[in-house]
Amino acid sequence: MGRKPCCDKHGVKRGAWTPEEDEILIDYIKKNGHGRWRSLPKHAGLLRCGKSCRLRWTNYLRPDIKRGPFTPEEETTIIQLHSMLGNRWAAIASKIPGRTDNEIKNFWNTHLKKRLLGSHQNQQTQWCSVLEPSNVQSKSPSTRHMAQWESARVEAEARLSMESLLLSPASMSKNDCDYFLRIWNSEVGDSFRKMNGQDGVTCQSPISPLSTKFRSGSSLTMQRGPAGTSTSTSTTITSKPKNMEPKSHTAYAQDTMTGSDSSSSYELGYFSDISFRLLLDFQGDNDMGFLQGLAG
DNA sequence: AACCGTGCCAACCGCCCGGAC
DNA sequence: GGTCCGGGCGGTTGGCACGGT
Repeated sequence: MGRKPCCDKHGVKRGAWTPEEDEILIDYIKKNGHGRWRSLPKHAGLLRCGKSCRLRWTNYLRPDIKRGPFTPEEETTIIQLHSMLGNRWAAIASKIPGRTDNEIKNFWNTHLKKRLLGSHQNQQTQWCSVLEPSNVQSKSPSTRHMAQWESARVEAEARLSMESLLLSPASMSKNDCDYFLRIWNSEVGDSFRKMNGQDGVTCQSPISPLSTKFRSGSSLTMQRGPAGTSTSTSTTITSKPKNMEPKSHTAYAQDTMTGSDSSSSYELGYFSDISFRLLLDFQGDNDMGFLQGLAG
C-alpha cells in the first residue's frame, strides 16, 4: 500500500534551485502569500514539488532569515534548549529568531555534537563510576548520597511510568503523579540539597535522561531558586512520544548506564557537563511556558 | 595537477498529525 | 469512524568546497 507521494515525481524538477526559480517563488508569495503549497508550483509556474517550494521558502528565501555564522549566544541557547527538548529542531528554532530548524539541525550535527561528545566521554566515565555499587560504599558521604538520590529518583520515575500505563490520562492530574517533584520538595530532597551545599560539592548528576526521553508526551517545568542554586523539576508524563516503542523507565536507565541506546544523538547533551551546566544556567526570557505547549 | 578524504549544508524523503468532509 | 489532504517534522543524502598528500 503505502502513502501516496506528496507530488508526482515525473516532470518535477529536483536538486538545487536556480536564482530564476527563487525569483519566481518570491514574486508569487509576495503577491499571493503562501499556503496551499501543493498547488502553488502550478500557479506560480514552477516545475517543483509543493513540498520543495515550502522548504525552499522556509529554509532559505523567507525575508526574516538570518544568514551567517551562529553567535556564541545562539550556540549557548541551542545547547540549553537541546538539553531540554532533544532533537526537536522546530521547537528549538522557534526560540531563536531568524534561524531555521534545518540550519540548527545542521549546526548541531556538524559542530556542537562533536564538541559535546568530547566532554561526554569524560563525564560518562565519571558518572558511571559514581553509580557503580561497589563504589557507592567507598565514596564520600555526599557522593554516596548522590547515588542514593539518583537511585531513588530512577525508582520513582519507574513507578510513575508504571502508573501512567494504568491510569487514564484524564484521571491523572499534575499533582497526583508528580512524585519526583514531591520527593524533591520533601525533607529527603532538602537533605540532599543541604548535603551538597555543606560539602561544597557541585552536583554533577546529569539531568534525568529518563524524564526527557518522554519529552514528546510530558510537560516539564523548571523553577530556579532565589540564588540560582536550587532547581526544581516537575515532570508529568501523559503519553508515549511519537515514534517510540513502549519501553520502561528502568529499561532506559539500563540503556543510559550501559550506553546501549542507539538514539544517542541528543543524549550526549544530558551527560555533558557543559550542557548540564548551561541547562542549569538557562534563564531564557524566564518564560518556560513554551515547554508546556510542546508537550502536545 | 590529480586524487582523496572530510566537512558542510541545501534539499529530499518518509512519517506523522490535525482538520475538513 | 474513516478517508483525504495540507502541512510540519526529523533523519538522511548528495553535491560542492576545501585542505592535505
